Amino acid sequence: RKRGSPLSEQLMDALEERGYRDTTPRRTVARAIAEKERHFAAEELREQLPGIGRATVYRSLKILVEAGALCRVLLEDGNLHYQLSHRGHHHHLLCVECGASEDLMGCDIEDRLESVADAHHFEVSGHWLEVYGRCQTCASKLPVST
Amino acid sequence: RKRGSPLSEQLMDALEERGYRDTTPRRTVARAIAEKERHFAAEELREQLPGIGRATVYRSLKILVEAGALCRVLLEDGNLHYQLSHRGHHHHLLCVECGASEDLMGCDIEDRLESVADAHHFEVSGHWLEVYGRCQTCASKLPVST
DNA sequence: CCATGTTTGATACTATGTCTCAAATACGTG
DNA sequence: CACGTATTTGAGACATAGTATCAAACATGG
Repeated sequence: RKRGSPLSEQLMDALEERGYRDTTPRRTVARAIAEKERHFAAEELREQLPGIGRATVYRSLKILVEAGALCRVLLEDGNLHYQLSHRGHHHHLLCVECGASEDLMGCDIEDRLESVADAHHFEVSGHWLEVYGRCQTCASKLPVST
Repeated sequence: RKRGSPLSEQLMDALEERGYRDTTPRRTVARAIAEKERHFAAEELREQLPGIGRATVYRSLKILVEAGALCRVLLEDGNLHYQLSHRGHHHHLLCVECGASEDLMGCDIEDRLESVADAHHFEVSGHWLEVYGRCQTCASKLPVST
């Protein structure tokens, strides 16, 4: 069976851990995702894999997200993209200029949320947070742009 | 010209402030939105207005969001809904049981974000935050469910 | 290498938008 | 009020993002 990069193997492992079978289409999808250096749209991925059925691509994305190997990223324009996940709960600092994304972990935002929600007698079960702006690289390129 | 509720007049005012014309289709859309007590899907609104063209409904939603009279709400399942906005920057506490939504304002989450992002040398320009859970009412109905 | 349960992919359908363009309409001005 | 113009509408086509169905193909364990 054709092997992929360590990264794509990782994706396959995440699926097998969950009882999903090791199939050729899923390997192809995993390999394509492993090569992505940025978050990507579902349709963009599908276009790169003409040999794979639409449903299979979307299904693979779905189960990879469920397995925690991929995460969904909400762009500022409202579009949903996908991105390799470094596991665990985290948020993204999304650069609106170059599309890079840094992970935000181990911050105390969740605690803050809890206490604010408490004041509303609201029982928090989850949240979604995305932060938009410019990464260090882009910020230094155009120091004081509009 | 047919008048609407104070709320729908408010929506129309928001549009006129921005130079949009006062048209019958837009009034119809505004009136339908004003009657909503919960966040709603775009298609749900369109179905209630068979006399109005698809494009007009979506266009109206878009300009109302731009005008700040409506806000977009990301549900936990990934669906995007719309909701009357009480203006100004705020976040939502979304009850996953009854669909109610409370506004979260004047909290210091943004400050926190700034300082965490600073540590990453990231220049924050915006963010999106939704909080999911159970509102006071639902929490008291089913104290320790699941 | 067989049986079985999973997976695939074609196709259709829903939701959410966007774009185009001719026809309709609002609104300022005379 | 009536007119001219610029905006708006709505039909329809198109794009993205999914989901559902179901027969055929396939992976895996025995």
